[in-house]
Amino acid sequence: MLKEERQNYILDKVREKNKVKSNELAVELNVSEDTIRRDLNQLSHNGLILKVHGGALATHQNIYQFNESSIFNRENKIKVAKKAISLLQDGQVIIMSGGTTNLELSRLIPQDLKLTVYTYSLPIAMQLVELPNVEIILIGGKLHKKALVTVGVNVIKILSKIKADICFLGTSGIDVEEGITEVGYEVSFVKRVMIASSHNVVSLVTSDKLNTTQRYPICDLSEIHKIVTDLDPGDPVLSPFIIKGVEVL
Amino acid sequence: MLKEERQNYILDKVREKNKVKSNELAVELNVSEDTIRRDLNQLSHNGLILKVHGGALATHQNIYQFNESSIFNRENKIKVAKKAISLLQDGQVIIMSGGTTNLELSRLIPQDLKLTVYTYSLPIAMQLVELPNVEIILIGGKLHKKALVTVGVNVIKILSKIKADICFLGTSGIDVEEGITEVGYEVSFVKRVMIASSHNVVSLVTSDKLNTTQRYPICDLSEIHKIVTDLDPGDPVLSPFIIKGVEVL
DNA sequence: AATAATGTTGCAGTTTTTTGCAGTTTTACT
DNA sequence: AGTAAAACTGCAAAAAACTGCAACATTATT
Repeated sequence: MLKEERQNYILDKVREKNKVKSNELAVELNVSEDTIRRDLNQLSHNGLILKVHGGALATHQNIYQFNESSIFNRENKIKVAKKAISLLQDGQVIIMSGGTTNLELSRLIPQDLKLTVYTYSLPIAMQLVELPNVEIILIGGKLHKKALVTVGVNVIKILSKIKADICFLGTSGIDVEEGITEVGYEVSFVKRVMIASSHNVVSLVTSDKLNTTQRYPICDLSEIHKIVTDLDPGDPVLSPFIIKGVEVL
Repeated sequence: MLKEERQNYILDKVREKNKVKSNELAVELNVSEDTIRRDLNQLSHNGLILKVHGGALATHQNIYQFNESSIFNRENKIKVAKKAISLLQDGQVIIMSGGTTNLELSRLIPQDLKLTVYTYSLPIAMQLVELPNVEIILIGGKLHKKALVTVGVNVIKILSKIKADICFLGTSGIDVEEGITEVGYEVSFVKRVMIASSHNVVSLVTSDKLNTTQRYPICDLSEIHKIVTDLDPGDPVLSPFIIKGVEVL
């Protein structure tokens, strides 16, 4: 097995499970733990994973999945997207973050809806091109190759200047106490500005992310208006959020 | 067995298995490992595979393709692109306009070349993502759905602020008297700014566009430094351009 | 047809990369 | 604080890669 092959396997596993352990990988891949550690160090050095004692964690939730079949948890993301569509109305100005849930959302927007969408995600922009009545504003900047989103001060600058009706926030961690949290440092900045620029903040979140916390805080629960999940709004897991005053779809 | 035959075999195997090992190929093809290595290096240099220690992996290069077969005059565009590659050097800052010739060019950039590329074309940005050593600056703006390029004042503003080593200008009309002309109104503005921001202006043009004129003028022949065509530089069609002082590749 | 120019291949010698191991240090947890 | 797992360091062996070179094949040129 080639080194790169092994590292790709590790990346896949990190993407799917959000964490890996060195000792397990050593057995799975039939190499010594030292080799695994070296792999993890290299991947970590390239910013692809976050190395921790005993293994590694995912860094970017936003790795764009090229082949649809490999989108993690896709069915649930589609459920979320379908519900979110109902919030859209003709003439609105929308901000969409990156991530595969928002990608599914953009796939499901009806052909006749007239919208203006701001996004910094290339896959989402490409998807929206299919819609004749959507005006797409692509926010420019340095391109992050893994996530296929632009980053940097320019993104912040543009977002802070606009005023949107709705902001659809792909969410990597949400918790009743901690609020919304994010894996990536740069993305966390961008998301805070998105929130500040929008009348209505909608968190798109699959149920596996409920009550999880990531490294970088984005905002308190009180700053978001709606949560859209794949669960039934009456599900007991969601009641603490409802009590806090967030509308659940 | 011919070299090309052998390399095609390697490409087929990479496509099928997603990886190949040098030692295995040497046995299968009955040549020395050195020969296999040379093959892998050449294929890798053309961006067809990703060479790694011990063998090679498939590139996910065709993630985004403009229906390749539908590219008009593709063979000639590839010829142009191959010549243009020779102008690139490590460390340069490049501006690339849109268009399929520039798309072919971005497909052919070697994996090890270190560049900073400014572009306002989504397909080109997506293609460049495959190159680990290229920093991509995507210029944002309102997205033009047919051409998949961003347009508007913001594009002009950003381009006018930078200083590039080379500007690769996809060209829709070039004529000894009229200079370079363009079909689209908005794009013509952008291209004028691109030219002003670059030390070296290179016009990429397939032979069918030579001595044709479009609606919107962009610049005089004296403002461009090089023309890259699919023809032999000694071709009589090109001599009027050479007389005018433009270098022809 | 002869010859020159160019391209291809294998080999020997050297350098680089990868990997596992032993010994030591650091970290996490009770 | 004590303990066990994990991480780091340096080292050595094996595999792979690179370099220059010579032999051979192919193509172009006179």
